[in-house]
Amino acid sequence: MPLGAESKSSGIWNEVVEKCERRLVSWKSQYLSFGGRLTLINSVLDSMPTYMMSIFPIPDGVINRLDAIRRNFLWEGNSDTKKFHLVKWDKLIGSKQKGGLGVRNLKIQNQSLMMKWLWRLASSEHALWKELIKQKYEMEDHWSTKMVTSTYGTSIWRAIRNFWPKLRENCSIKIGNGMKVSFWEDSWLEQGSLKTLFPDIYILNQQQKDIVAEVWSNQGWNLSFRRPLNDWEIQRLVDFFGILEQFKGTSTSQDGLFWNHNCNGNFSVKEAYKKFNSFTHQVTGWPWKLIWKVKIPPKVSCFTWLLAKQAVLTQENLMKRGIHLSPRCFLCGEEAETVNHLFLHCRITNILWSIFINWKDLFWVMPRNIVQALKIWSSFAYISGHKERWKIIPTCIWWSVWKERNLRCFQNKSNSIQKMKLNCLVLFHFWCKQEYMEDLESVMNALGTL
DNA sequence: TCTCGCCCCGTCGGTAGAAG
DNA sequence: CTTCTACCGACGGGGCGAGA
Repeated sequence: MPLGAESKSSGIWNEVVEKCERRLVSWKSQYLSFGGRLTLINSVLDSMPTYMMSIFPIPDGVINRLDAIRRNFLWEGNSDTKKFHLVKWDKLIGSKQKGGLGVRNLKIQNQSLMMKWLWRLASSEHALWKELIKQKYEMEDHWSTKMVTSTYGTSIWRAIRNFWPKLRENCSIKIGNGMKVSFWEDSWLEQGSLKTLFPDIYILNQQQKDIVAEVWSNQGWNLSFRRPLNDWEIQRLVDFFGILEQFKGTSTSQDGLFWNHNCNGNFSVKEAYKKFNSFTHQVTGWPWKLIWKVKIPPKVSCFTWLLAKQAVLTQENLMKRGIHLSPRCFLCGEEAETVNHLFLHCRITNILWSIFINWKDLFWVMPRNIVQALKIWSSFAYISGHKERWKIIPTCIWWSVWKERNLRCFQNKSNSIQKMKLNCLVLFHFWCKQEYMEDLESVMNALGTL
């Protein structure tokens, strides 16, 4: 690790970038599905810069380079030619729950990793590196060093220290024995520091520098004032003690920082990442479980995700991108091929839907779009004997429709409607058998369990 | 060790262009 | 149309050398 190097220069990151590129070369030599590539990106590529990112602030330029590598690999795979990038990169970043693909946001990851040092500084005892940092930069309070102002030397700690306000916002102070916490200045109650809440009383108090342990005794608070309080100040004092009532008393454990965003109060990089990444594209009602938690192959999950984003390359989407082929739907040949038509409203597709709808005598009105279709379909799961199997039906229909459509589009062949129905059922049977390791001898057996 | 000021490099916003 | 990339010019943070 190049500790002495200029941490701002992008040169020290070249090695990381090249490592990623080398890794890609071997992956590119084999055929991988979109889902496979996504898995590789999420599990391997994302973690390659972690080591460097845990110390150095990653320059935006490097993030851009790494993003470009990941982006191109995801969408273009092993092909040499350019391909469509169907969804904007920003929208892939972010958890699957919120409509992304779970690709890591390197900037946020970097922040979270660097905050870990601040957390350790505040909560660890007697670590050698902590003593070193304490000596060099001096502590501002019990929790962090002073701001780094000097301009000479490397700026590693400066960069880390810059995140302190952000970390502090998301932490509270948990009083143990009260030895570290300043009564007036630290904000150890929910509302903030007492000094800012009650400046008038602060001025009158004689223990302005005292720690909590000095002001508190088992009998209660020992506060002494410079002069007797006036009548009009009494009400303020009542409020003041009202707020202090939250305090449950001291204990024998050490005072510590408490991370606000999980139950045990321990900071973790993962939790921090989750917290700080949450602002990106809040999507309410995104049916992520119906896309990612159903028992289907990952590549099909990805396909369903694309469908739900309305981003699959149908004729309509091709036209939007300036490529004009036949605008007609390949299945029925009647209407324009939009995502919603091809997968929901086309009369050929409807034949596939009705296999399952008729099987259960379902009263079904085709929803307007994919997301609604997923949701409404799963709301009927209760009528099925096997809820998990029920939920894979829409994706099963869509996947077989898409395969048929591509057969007609690219190979100029077509299957009869009977054959399509059969293919769809066989696929359904196959997925059931794959995922549940059950003996399902025939397609009819699989259907029978619904 | 510290301050000052210059200047380099990286970032940002805007724009144009390419590509599937 | 959508996304990505390259380019330009403005700008400012901070690295670094000079000087104390």
